Parts: sequence; structure tokens; C-alpha cells
Amino acid sequence: MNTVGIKDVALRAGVSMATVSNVLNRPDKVAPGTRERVEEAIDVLGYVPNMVAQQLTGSRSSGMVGLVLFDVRNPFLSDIARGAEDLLHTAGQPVMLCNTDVLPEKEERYLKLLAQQNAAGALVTPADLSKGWLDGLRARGLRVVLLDNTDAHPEVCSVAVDDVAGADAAVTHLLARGHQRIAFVTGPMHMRQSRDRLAGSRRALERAGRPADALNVVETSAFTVDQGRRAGERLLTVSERASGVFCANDLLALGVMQTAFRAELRVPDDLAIVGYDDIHSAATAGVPLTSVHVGGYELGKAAAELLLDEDRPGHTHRRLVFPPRLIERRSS
Amino acid sequence: MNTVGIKDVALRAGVSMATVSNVLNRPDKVAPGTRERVEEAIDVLGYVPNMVAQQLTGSRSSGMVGLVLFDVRNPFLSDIARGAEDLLHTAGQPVMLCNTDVLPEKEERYLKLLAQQNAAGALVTPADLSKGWLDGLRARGLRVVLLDNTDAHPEVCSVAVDDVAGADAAVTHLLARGHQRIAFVTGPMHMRQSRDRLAGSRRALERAGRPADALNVVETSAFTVDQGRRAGERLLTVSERASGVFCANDLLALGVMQTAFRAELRVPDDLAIVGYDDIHSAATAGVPLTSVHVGGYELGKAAAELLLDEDRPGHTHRRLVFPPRLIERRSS
DNA sequence: GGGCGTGATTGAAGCGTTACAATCGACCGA
DNA sequence: TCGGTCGATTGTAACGCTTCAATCACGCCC
Repeated sequence: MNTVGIKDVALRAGVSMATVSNVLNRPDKVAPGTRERVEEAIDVLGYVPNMVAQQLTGSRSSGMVGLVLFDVRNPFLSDIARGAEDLLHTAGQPVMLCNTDVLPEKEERYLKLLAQQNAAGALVTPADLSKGWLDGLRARGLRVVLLDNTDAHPEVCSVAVDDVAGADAAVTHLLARGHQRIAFVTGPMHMRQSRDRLAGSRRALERAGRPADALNVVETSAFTVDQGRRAGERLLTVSERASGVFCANDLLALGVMQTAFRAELRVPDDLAIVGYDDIHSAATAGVPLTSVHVGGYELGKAAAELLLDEDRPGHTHRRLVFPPRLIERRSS
Repeated sequence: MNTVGIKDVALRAGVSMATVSNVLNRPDKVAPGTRERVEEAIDVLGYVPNMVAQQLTGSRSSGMVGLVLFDVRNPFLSDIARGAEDLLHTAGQPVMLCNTDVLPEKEERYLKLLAQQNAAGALVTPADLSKGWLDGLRARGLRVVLLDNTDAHPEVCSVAVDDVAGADAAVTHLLARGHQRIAFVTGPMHMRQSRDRLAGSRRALERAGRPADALNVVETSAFTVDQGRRAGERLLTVSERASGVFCANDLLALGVMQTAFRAELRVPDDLAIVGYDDIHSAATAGVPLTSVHVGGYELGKAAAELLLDEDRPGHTHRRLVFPPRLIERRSS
């Protein structure tokens, strides 16, 4: 069970510890002959450098990057996680998974843990941005990049999605399909997602020269399938029924689709439906759902890149905004 | 930027480093007065113990546990990840996320990394079990628990799902609903999942006293929605059409459902459908899909528990097999 | 008053590595 | 032959903490 250390290698190769260390870190500084001898000893003994000790000397950081997310089970977030992990893996930086459930105390606990492990940094979907923990982390030398956060923050890098553009694309698509009356089904209006996507929808209408009230806005209490079903019922009973509906997320859209099926409406002939987020279920819905794809994978990758970039000399904090892209499927 | 160390605390509290360490690790060994003084100094200076240094002394392990999965984006695996993370978090053990894409070389790289970080252990969906890396990890003191692996392995703990029982439950459910002719749509027969779920289906029929050929088996080339659609077409053209179909996974089931919709069949009245895995899309399908839920969250939690248990005195290696449970929804 | 036991406190070694300054030895030109 | 160079190699302090044996202070009992 006793681990073999640099000392054992040195002994077997008949050189000093320093030389072994040099073979490992600056091979060119070592005469070819000795290098070979040392390398053989390493092989034979199966020596593996102890990273913990390396870190202690300060020469290396653990490279660990915290991935502080609400919940990996959220498909969008697991896409982000995967993108970040892929990029960091190629850079040799391990990733620590931290689920916060949007609870500030869990978030704080994790950030503290990261500091203790002296991690290289963290990618965070912030549950609680106010508390000035940002500075705390920075003081301990941690890099921070914010994921999909609400608003720009000048002192930190962040990545986000341009929801206005995404909604614009969705509604423009419906207009191009010839729909005259369009409905917009959304979640609570106090959420940024709702507001941005409404703004995008209006922008599309304006650009097409339609009156603003051509949009029938249906607000629900949550971004769920169930609320989508109810919104669908409301839509169908209205006198001048919309022929195309844009939903502020896929779950709402799937709910609307379920009501449409029950009412024996044909999608897309009787009712065209467009969702948002392009979750996995969108492609596998009863009628595959046209949706706005937000590219979590690329987002995660970009965030990781920003994090790595913080260590480079001329770094300035940036906010990357990703334009989402419409995936056309059979529902529209 | 200079981190405050135990030395600074000692200085400020007017005691030795050893005493500070004692306050932290064995508070009862320190006189109340001094303890208070030290604690105050810790607070004032905002001292946080450096775990790296702690590990180097050998008194603590990093506690890090590797989560070596095919891909977190797979909903089943992210459920597992979340379950494992939750349990390990309460135990104070951080989790390192490792996506292997079923590539032995990535797997190997990660396991090596875990060894270098001297992690406490790893939960692994093994891409390459043959290579005897298991012993390699063990030799370095890592605990290993296998996730959802094919077969029992006497020298290691593992968790798995009882697919035979799950399929049995699904078919029994269809029989109870009065379906006489039942179809079984599955993926490639060389995969364990296909074979186990077929075996379970047959078991259910036998127990109900039906002839074995009451089951119309449709094999496809992959567990995808697209293959499901094709299987659905085949099912509908057959002369004596099945009234109930059990699909070996939800994607196949959703594909079958799509063909049913296009053929203007009513689900479940004209065709009852049951899936397997209970992925998120199941609940949000056009008609919510009855499915067999495999409880990835609990699986992950159990695996983490087994891992922690390895350190306890009388540990023996175990294989935990979870019975899945049928979730009845409107499609059957 | 001297010897002791007890609880509190401390000094210093050690964990496995890195990096810097010091040493070594061979070779060169004068 | 001797100082001077230069590349290769090495001794060792340092990283921040834990731990154990050693020390200290104090009060008690004979």
C-alpha cells in the first residue's frame, strides 16, 4: 500500500531527487543518458507524481474548477456541464460537480469548499449574487465566470443567451408561415425569461409591420406542462382563435400540444406550435416540436474558455451573449 | 492575495501553531479561555484551513469521489449523478465529474487522474472492465463501486436494475388491462437490456398462463425514436394487430406513439403503449406515457452509500439490485 | 518543602514535491 | 598549467499543516 515517491525513483536511478524532478518538469535540462535511466526507474516502479504535494509547493494549482449549478438533471444545465467538462478536460483541469438547488446556503458551502481545495475557479449559475461572495472568492485567487445570469456585471466574465433574439426568430418564423393571429404563452412575467421573450416577439411583429395587439399574450403561473395545458384550453375557447402559438418554453408548448390533441386539432394544420429551449422531449413529442435551441453545450464550453483566459496576461472581463437558433420541426 | 495561515492565527492569538491546530481538531484538549481567543483570531483574520496541506500530512484524504459516467447528458445518468452527489455532499465528500463517452482511453485517463489526486474512490459505469484497472485503483487505495454494470463481479460492490422484473411488471400491467395480443418492441438483441426485458415479458405471459407465442417480438437496430416509428409501421400493417405494445425503452415507445398519431389511432383506446426508463419526455408526451421507472437517483445514492461503507470495519462486497416500478399514465 | 500527577501548551519533525543556489567536473583558451 | 565557462547535478529550504513527545505551571499530598 505504500506509495512510491520521488525518493524511491531517485534511489533506484542512482540520482538525486532534484534530478528526478527535473526529468519530470524540465527534461531538456537533463543529460539524455540520465534522463533515460530515470525514466526507466519511473516505469519499473510505477511512479505517479503526487499532485497534492505539487500543489503545496505552489508551483501548480489543483486546476480544479467548480461547476456550481442549480441541478444537473436540468437538461440545459447538463448540456452546459458537458461542454465545460469537455473543454476543461483537454486543458487537464478536473471539474467538481456542485448542485445548489438555488439555495444560497448550499451555494455558499460549495464555494467555501472550493476555496479550501484551492480550486482554480468556478462556473456559477448564481443563486445569490448580492452577498459579495464574489470578492471573497477573488481574494482567494479563484476565477469566476457567471453562467446564464440575469444581467451584465462589469467585474466578472459571464455568458448568456440572447432571449430577445431567440423569441424574435420564433415569431418571425410563424409570420413567414403565414400566420395572422399569433398567441404568446409564457410563464410569470416577473421572470426575465418571460419579459425578454415577450420583447422579442413584439420586435418581430413590429418589424413585420403588424400592430402590437396582433399578439395574444397568455401568462401562466409557471413554466410547466400542466400550465401549458390550461393555457391551451384558454386559447381554444377564445373567439378569434390564433393559428400559431409561440410558447416561452418547451414544457408549455408540450402542454398546449396535448390540449390540441385532445381537442382533435391537427398540428400544425389547425394550430402551429413553436417552443423554446429545445429540450430533448421537443424532438420526441407526438408531433416533433419546432423550438429555439439555446446551445447549452457551446455555452458551457465558452464559459470554460473565459475562465481559462482569466489567467492570460491581457485579460479583460467580458460578457458573451449567444444567439439561439431556431430548429424547425413538424409542429409548425 | 497572501493567504492567512495557521501561523498568522497563532501569532494574533498569542499561542503556538500546535494550539491553533488543536482548537480546530481537538477542541476539548484546549482550555476554554485560549480556545476562545484562538477562535476570535480565526474569525477576525478570516482564516480557512488549507486542505491541500492537511492532505499532505496524511491525516485526511481529499475525500474526492470520481463520478465516471458515459455522459451526464443522459437523463438516467444525470439522475444517478445527482443522487450520488447529494449523499456525498452530506458526508462532506466532493464529487469530480468524468465523462467517458464509453471510450476506454478517456476512462483510463480519468482514473489515473483520480489516483493522482488521491481521491477516496470512484463510482463507475465501466467502459472497459477487462483491463484489470480495478486492481490498479485498489492498490492505490481507491474504493470502487460499479454502476448499472452488466454482471456481478465478486470483488467489488455494484448497483444495478432488475430489468427482468421491470419488464414483467409492464407486461403484467397490459394483461391486467385486458389486452390479448401484445407486442414487444426492442432494440438489438445482443444487448443485455433487450434480452432481460424480453425474458421479463415472457415470464409475465407464462405466469398468466398464456402461450409464449402470444408475444409479437419486433426487433429494431437501435433504441431510438426513429426506429420506434418504423417498428410502429410494421406493427400496424400486421394482420392480427396487437392492442397493447410494450417497448424496451421510452424512445421506441414515443416513436410508436408518433406513428399511431399519424395513423389516427387513439391512444390508449386503439393502441395501449408502455415504455421503459421513464425519461422526462415520457410524462410530457402527446399522451403521457406509462413507463417503467428505474430510479436513477436512488441508484446513485445507494452506490455512494456502498462506497462510503467500504471504509467501515466489517465491509463485504455487495451487489444491490433495484426493482424498477411501473408509473401508470394515460397511454395504457 | 519536596515530589508528583494532571492538564495545558509547545517545538520540531515530517508529509512529497519544487526551485534556487551551490557544487562538480570537463573542457577551453591563454 | 591555471583560471574561467558552462552544462549537469545536487543539497536543502520552503509550502501549511498535524502530531507526538517534551515541557511547563500549578496545586496536592505526605
